[in-house]
Amino acid sequence: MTSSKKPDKYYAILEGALKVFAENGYHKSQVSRIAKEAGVADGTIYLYFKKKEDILTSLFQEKLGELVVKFNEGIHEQMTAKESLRRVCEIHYSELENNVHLAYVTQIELRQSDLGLRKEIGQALKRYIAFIENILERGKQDGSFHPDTDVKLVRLLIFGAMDEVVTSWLISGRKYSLTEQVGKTINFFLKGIEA
Amino acid sequence: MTSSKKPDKYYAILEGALKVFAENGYHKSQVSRIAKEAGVADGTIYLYFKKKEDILTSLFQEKLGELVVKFNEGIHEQMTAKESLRRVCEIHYSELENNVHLAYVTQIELRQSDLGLRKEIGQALKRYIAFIENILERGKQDGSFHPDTDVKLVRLLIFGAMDEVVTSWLISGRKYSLTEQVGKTINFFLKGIEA
Amino acid sequence: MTSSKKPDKYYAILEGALKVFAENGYHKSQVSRIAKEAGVADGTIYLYFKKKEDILTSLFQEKLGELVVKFNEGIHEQMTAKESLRRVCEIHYSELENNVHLAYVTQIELRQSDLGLRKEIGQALKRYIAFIENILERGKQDGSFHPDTDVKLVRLLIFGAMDEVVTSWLISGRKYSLTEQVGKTINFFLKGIEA
Amino acid sequence: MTSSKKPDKYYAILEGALKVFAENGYHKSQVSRIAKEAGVADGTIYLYFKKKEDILTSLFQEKLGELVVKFNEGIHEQMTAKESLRRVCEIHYSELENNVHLAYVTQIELRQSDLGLRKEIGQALKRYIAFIENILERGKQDGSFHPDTDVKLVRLLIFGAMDEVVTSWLISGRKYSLTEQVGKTINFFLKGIEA
DNA sequence: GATGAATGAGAATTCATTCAT
DNA sequence: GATGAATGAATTCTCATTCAT
Repeated sequence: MTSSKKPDKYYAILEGALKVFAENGYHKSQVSRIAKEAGVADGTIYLYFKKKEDILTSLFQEKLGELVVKFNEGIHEQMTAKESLRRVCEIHYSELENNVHLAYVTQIELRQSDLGLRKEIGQALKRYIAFIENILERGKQDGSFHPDTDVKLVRLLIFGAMDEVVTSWLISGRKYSLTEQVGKTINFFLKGIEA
Repeated sequence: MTSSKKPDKYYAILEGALKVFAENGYHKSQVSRIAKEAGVADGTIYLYFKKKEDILTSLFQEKLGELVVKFNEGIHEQMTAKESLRRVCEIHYSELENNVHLAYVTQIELRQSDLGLRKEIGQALKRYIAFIENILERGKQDGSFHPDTDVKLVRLLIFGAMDEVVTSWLISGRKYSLTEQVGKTINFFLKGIEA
Repeated sequence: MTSSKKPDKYYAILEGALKVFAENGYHKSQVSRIAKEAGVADGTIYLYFKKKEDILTSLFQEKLGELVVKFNEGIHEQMTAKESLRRVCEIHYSELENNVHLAYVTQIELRQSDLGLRKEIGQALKRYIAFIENILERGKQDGSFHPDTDVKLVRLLIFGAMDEVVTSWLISGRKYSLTEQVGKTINFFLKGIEA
Repeated sequence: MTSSKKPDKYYAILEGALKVFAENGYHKSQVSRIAKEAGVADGTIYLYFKKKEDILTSLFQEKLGELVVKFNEGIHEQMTAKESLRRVCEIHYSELENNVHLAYVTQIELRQSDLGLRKEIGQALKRYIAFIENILERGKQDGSFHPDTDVKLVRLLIFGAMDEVVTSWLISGRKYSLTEQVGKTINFFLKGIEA
């Protein structure tokens, strides 16, 4: 399923980087540390990536690509918009809960310093974003969501909300179950807090 | 109002740092650059801050402190919970819209790599967080919010949602008005998207 | 004429190196760049040369060897010493004028940093040097040159003088004809500047 | 006499560099080695020079500047052109004979790889060159040199000739006296080799 | 308190060379 | 012989921090 044309070492390096970045953060991760983790020589990294930063962006592209694949597999057009949204939240929470390294990197590094890098990563998020917008649009059409829902804004609100929940869970030291938050999260999205 | 006992240079350095961090991000900002911006010698910085990181955390503490002051000034117990929530969102959006440097730093750098730093910054956010939780609690008591609202979770959802809206606005290049998003944002929080 | 027993690739590599060295200088020329220019794999180079430095020294040996062949072809014992000297200068200037890559490499790289390398290259120059000394000696014998001419010193003076003219012509961007300088050069050698 | 406004460390670094470059050649000289030789920290070098290359070019500028000062001190307008030329050669040979490090660096490194660097260094030579041209011009005026002497070409021939003598003396291991070559060198310049 | 010159640890990246195929 | 992917030693330069003045 994954773009499997790349050589093994490419992926080995990305996996090494995922681990090292998660443990230390991008800036405190040395390339040589990643190389060791990947079981290759330092120089080998530069056969596959132009510069250190490229490792990070490639990592996001690959991993977010995999996430979109999961969404595609788990959500079908036959589902109602509400049900689809719940699945999105379920997959979002469970994937990150089951892949803590990825969670660290996306939550912490995705928010990394330079805006330039951030914009590039934003590109990788686009398909995810389109996915949510798609569901919202679908809900508006079939009447299950308010007709005056601002799709773009609500997509941000939903994404940001889930995002913060994951980050908070991480910072807390993952003391509770993330997937157990799905119900209340979706409830809030659907019903709001008004009594 | 703010802990105004600190000497002028302390604030001059923080203001310099705010500007420099906003322009380059924390990691790409040199201490000497901040010193120049603040009009002091490099070494002087170390009379007021133990290390570079301290500048960042102090900056958050000061700035978030100022934000809480604004909340305190703009929100009163007599207001309904709903109205209070709207004011929180208004202040949050307008303060950041009017202080772009601060917006950059909070949105981008608040998400700093190392978790250690992040936790420390989290402390500075606590009073803000308590503020929102307080409102939610108040709403539950007076019946305007669902009695089964999970205060802690919803506070995260709300905070994360607003946060993402601000970040998106920044990344977009601030092409639209942030404060104009208040209405729809609050509507979503209160009513959800269910028709 | 040339030691023509070497396989084609040997010469292909030398020609590639000549071009690459001329363009970038020895130190800034990568072996892989030479390989590409020669149309062989990086590793192949090491089948013909022990190390990068060997490419440079072999290049000099081959090219200076070719130059000596030209001298042998163009200068005959029947010529007077003066005429022979003029031919040396003619060949020296015209060969380098017609082979700019070679000119760059000899003028610039012949003056390579490490003395060790330089000495080795000096070996390759020996036959050229002997050629000039031979002419000077001949001139002394037949009375056309001062009997107290210090052959070794004058050979250096002549060689250095021509060398500097070529280098200067190169550095100037080859804006004028080098061969047109032959007359005045030889005049100076023969008559000096004294009125 | 030297541009004495630069701080001591600037000169200390240049002296260190002179020694290290002479011993190893530019490319094989590490910045840290120069720093140690100069008695400063590695980083200090970068307070005075932008990059490693700048050390080399500055070195030439300073040293050639000093040489020109010596010329100015040793040669006066009252001297005949011939006498002046002899003094140039004397100073050239004796200065380099007495400053072997400088000799190595000028003879070997002056001829360094990239043409760009070489051109820059050429600038530093300009005053020296002008000096020789000046003498030749003077000789033409007062009739002691041929009226049809091509000043620019002859200047190159003279400079190149002396240069080669020095280089050869260096490569030979300085087995003989350089200054003793002055007489024959000047003789050749003035009278040529024609009997 | 204030300065800013000096420090030196630290890290990304390059590239000559090797060697399994 | 030929390949070119892999290696890893080597080196410049940056910049947070110190400290003598």
